[in-house]
Amino acid sequence: MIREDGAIREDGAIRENGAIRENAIRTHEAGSLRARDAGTAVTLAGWVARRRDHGGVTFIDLRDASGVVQIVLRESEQAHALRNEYCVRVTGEVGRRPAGNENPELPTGEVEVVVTGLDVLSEAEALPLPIDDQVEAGDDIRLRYRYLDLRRSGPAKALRLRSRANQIAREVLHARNFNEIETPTLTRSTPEGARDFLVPVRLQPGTWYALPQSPQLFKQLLMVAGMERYYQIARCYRDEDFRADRQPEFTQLDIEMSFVTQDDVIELAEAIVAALWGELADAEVSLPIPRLTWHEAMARYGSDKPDLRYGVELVDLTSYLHGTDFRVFSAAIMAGGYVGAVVMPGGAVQTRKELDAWQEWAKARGAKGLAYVVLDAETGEARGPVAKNLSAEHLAGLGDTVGAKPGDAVFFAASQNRREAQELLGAARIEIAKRAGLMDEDAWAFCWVVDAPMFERDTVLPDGTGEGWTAVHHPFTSPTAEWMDSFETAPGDALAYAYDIVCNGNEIGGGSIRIHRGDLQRRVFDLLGITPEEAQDKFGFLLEAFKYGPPPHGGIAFGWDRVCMLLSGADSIREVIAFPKTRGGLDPLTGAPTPITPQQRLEAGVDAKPKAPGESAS
RNA sequence: GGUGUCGUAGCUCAGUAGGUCAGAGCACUGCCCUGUCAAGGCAGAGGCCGCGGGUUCGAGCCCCGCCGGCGCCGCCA
Repeated sequence: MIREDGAIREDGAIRENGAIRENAIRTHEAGSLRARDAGTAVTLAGWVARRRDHGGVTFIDLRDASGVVQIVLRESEQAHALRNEYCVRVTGEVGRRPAGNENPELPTGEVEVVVTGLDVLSEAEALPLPIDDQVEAGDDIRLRYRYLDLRRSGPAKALRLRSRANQIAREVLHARNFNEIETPTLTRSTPEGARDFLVPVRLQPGTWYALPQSPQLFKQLLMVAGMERYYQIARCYRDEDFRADRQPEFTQLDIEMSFVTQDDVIELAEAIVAALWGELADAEVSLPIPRLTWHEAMARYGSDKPDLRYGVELVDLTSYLHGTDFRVFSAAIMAGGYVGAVVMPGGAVQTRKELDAWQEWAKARGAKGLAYVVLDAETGEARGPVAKNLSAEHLAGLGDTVGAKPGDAVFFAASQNRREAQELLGAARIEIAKRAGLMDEDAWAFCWVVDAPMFERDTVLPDGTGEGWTAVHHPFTSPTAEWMDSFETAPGDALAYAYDIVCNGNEIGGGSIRIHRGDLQRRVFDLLGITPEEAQDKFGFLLEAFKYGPPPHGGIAFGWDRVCMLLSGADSIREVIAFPKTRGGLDPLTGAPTPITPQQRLEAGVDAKPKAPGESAS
């Protein structure tokens, strides 16, 4: 159990019978001391968190991993020489503080240690960043001196929480007979669709390892191997641009099971989520977590990872506005597209400038604009540039149809590409919630998004069509039972046994039931335009494995950094990574990445030409 | 690749529409101080105002380019 004060942990120097190990550096942890310890002789070790030097008496806040305790030095020459973050060892006696001097802010506030001996274990230079929970330093300086940043209680707490999260997940999984199995990080490209990080291979000049984007193929091989229940806290690598919730190397809680259906995987995932949030967020997750289909999520929220902490659902107006003269809408409707709306409660009070800002906001997202109508707070009359383009009939029923009241604003999106318009409204929905303050910051809203499409167009033309198809999840994802025999007839409509778990608008995990039959896999490859030769070249080893009695299997992977970020209340996964990288892919601490020497370049074989396939590799 | 925003002392920041504008708090150095808890007081040191160019009589402030941090779009489950 994580505690604010970390008080209940026993120091390693103390044996079970209470005896102190000989030569121990310390006898107690600073944050563990309480009134009951008054009169006890203790030796502590830690850092000078703060000093208050009154001349004849000096107070030091001594900090170790367990917390802080006040130590008192009287008539001490040494005391005046102490500086922040000196590492010290003190011997003394725990005493109750004089009446009236207790500090109720501190768990150790009833006591103090009156020092009889002080050793400076090591000194500290003037600090490049203050070890102070009140002062928030810039990201670059924090990362450059991450080891000092982590001395602060907030950042330290985030890493300790992550450690406990790992432990909780392992407890749930081991209770269910899962095996923790490691897989290679020097391997070949996996079919996740991102760019690979590549590693030159000295022993085979001109050839390269790829760092895994996930252990996907290996975990499926482990199912063929009969392990049946696998998990791993796995480092994954994807060479794409950074975000607040994306780093080039990140961690998944990766899980795969044999002889299971989608419901089995979901049940397990829910058990893990409930255990994590129950302990670390003090939140009871009511199970089962609600499910909505991918199409439902898009229709109601304009997102495949909807934030359900607030309403503000989209309304499909395609049929309501059928026959409109307004070109922007009619063009979309005639082309078989979509017109929809989302309501901003109280949005009518926005100034012209604020409403114009929405246009800029929409353009920044690649849209042409964001049509709107405001309903007068007094009369309910529809106003705004779009209003005069709509018929009196359409305007009259608009409020009721979209669920808007006088004083609200209604935003519209229209496109012949349904998904594009829905996504614009979905983004507007999030922005509305932010600007209107509709988000309950303390709420946890989970949902599953199931029945995802199997395929999407690889190149999307303005009308939503395209040339070929690409797998939405990955090419080993099974179609649902209904589409098993027919996905080729309407690839754009085919659904997959693919599921994502979403928390407050963050995708925290996703998985699928895999294809385990060679014939079905062949048909999927055919549709994706992957020739037998290509398949053999890229994942021949998997297909070969599937010749030998592969079990039905499926799994899920949690974005572990995101899970820990949410649990710790952070707004970036950097907060739950010990040594994260900056947006530019640099590590300000080590200075990585660095150029290599000509010698390294030569040895690594970076410029070597690979041997032709026929030649011997050795 | 696109875009927004930030960059002033070791740290956090203030510097009003170009004209005593090189400033504050903390940290640092020295001194004083026996009950503080973000201790207090006195004194001091510390800055190519991110870099380069331009406009101007004059630029921390305006313009252009570059570099770096962060956010977003693209990309990426």
